[in-house]
Amino acid sequence: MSATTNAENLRADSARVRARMLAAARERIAAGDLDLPMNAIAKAAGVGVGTVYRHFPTRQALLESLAAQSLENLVAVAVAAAREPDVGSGLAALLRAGMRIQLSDPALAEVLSTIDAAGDETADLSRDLAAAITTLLDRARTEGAIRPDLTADDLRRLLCGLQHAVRIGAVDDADRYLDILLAGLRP
Amino acid sequence: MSATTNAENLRADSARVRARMLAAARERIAAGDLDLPMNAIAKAAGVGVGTVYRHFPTRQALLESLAAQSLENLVAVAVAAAREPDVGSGLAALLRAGMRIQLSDPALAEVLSTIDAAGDETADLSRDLAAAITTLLDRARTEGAIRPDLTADDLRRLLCGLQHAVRIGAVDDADRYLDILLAGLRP
DNA sequence: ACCTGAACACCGTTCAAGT
DNA sequence: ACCTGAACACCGTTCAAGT
Repeated sequence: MSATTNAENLRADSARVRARMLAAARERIAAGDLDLPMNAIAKAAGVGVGTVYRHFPTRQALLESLAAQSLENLVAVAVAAAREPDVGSGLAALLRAGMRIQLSDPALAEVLSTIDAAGDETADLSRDLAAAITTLLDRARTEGAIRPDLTADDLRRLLCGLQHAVRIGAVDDADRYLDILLAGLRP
Repeated sequence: MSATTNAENLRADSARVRARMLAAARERIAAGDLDLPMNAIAKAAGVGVGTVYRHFPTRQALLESLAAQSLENLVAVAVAAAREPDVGSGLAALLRAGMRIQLSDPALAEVLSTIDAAGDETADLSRDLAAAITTLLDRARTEGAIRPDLTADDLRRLLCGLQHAVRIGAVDDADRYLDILLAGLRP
């Protein structure tokens, strides 16, 4: 077999191993544990602990990989919201989706709250998210639909905060709390 | 010396040791670390690790002891706010103080967010806090100053959430965010 | 009674040795 | 090149032995 084939095999194997580690981490998170012990993940994925470190040099890197899909979903929602003809509906839809996705993926909730410490790929997505939100807020500001001083970063942080308020109690208060935030954002 | 004197000496010594452990824990928190490793606290306080466990059976118990003073301050503010003639001023003062005290004491921020898991003393203070807030909200509701469905627990959680929103970014956004929440609470 | 700290289990992290 | 897992440091927690 050629060198190329070998490299591809290695990459395929590496991808499989990576998927196994992420699955093991997700299992722990689903069980309510955001601890992500590297040794335990290695054992559950059937690899040496050094392999976990090779793929995910830090706990933050692992978290970001776990949250990547959810973050992409959120970016897509924000882009769509920025294009929504009714800017008020767009803003409401964005906040609702941001809450829903964070509640369904605790890794995203943590990544979204610590986005300043993000690696390259997460930082890229974060920029896309901020750009879409800025577009939406600019439109809303022009229409007089929101406080003039509100930035994309404000909206992200307030959404993270609201998620925290929901999470420390009953999840079915989410809609009421979103309503309170939306009302508070008006000028 | 009498048995009473001995008991008093023991108590005085115990209190001194307790204070030393709390001071050691506070030093770590002040250094930005909410980890509170029991072994490290024992070493810093010059006691055996078993003594730390005797005084604080769980990390939660230690956190609550660290936050007790701050929580008492918050309760006092809430009681005063409930008596404030201008109910709007009372509500604003309570939220501002809740934010300020949480920001100055990360242990309180965590205890306030996990108040359901509280021990007896913290639970007592929590009840006092809830009672004072309920009094304030009842008055505000009668005057039509707030949404009718808002409970004391909602206010606590929203305040915890807002603290989180502030903490993950610049602290000087606190006043703007409080303004947004206050606006959102109106009917 | 209260305190000490050794002891055990476990996790983070590195790195020499294997393939 | 990539992976393994032993090794070391550290933390949580218990409990037999001391005072």
